[in-house]
Amino acid sequence: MSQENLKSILKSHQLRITDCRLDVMHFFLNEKSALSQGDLENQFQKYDRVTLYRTLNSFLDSGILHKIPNASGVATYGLCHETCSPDHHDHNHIHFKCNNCGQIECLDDKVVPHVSVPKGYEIEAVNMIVDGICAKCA
Amino acid sequence: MSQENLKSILKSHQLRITDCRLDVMHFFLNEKSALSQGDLENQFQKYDRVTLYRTLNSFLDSGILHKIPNASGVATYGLCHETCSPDHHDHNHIHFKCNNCGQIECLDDKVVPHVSVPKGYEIEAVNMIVDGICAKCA
DNA sequence: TTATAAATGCAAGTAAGTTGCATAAACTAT
DNA sequence: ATAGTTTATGCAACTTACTTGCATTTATAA
Repeated sequence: MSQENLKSILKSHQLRITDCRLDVMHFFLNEKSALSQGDLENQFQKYDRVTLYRTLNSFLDSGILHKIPNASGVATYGLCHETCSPDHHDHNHIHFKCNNCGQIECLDDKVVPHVSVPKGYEIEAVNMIVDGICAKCA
Repeated sequence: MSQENLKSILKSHQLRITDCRLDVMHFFLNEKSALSQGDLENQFQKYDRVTLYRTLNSFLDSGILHKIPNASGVATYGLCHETCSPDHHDHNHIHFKCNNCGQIECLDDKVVPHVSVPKGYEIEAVNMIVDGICAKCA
């Protein structure tokens, strides 16, 4: 994706265009897998930890990224669909975590199956995390 | 559940019977919702943080508890089914997190629907976390 | 180009998770 | 019941992730 495209994404989310934001977004688009703040710190030592932290938060708030639930205790983030907005997130895809390489992927084309909950419960969002072995490691 | 029943659960998992373990197990059985280490620290100030941490870990290792994935970054734990063993966990039920009261419940009678992954991927475990409003808060 | 608003870096703090070690308690086999 | 062995506990200390305040720098809009 061109630098101009990246800038327009930031603009469309009312975010100022800065080097850090462009680099982080570029990294997410290239990696395709979910990333943690630690991953960004390793990749971009020229930026302060706090700047990366706030970059992730601004991307979360504006709907560019979503947080992926996991049991490890380290927050990981993935790119949102274009259909997401700050108010409405649309993440009915499946997250796959490889138990071998540790990578977390968004399986965008796999839709979360319909789920039923007990009477009186209201569903606002559904997250599905599949653990196993990815195609690269199999 | 009687104190004797609690003790037999510990024994069947090759765990020594201690006050802390009995209290923690009793708390889980009563609460029914998922709990974090912090919840235990608040409830049992007479036990050290580390003791509670190790109690949770021994319960995890022996298959009494399972870890529930979530986006908050704080690990939460829920009781396993009786069909779980240290080697084999059987958690095809749904976890429900209420966005109002924050409680995480195991919906034991709701089975996770079948899911398909791309070719070459192997599934080892499936976790489903539903966010919404629980019956109490609706 | 200047004024304004926001992002950055640094320092510092909070909280969760973890390990080592001495002491205390639980279990096993007399 | 008791002595010996194994395991659990409490304390101190450490690592890592996350978070906030503030002064400075940078991006944007008038």
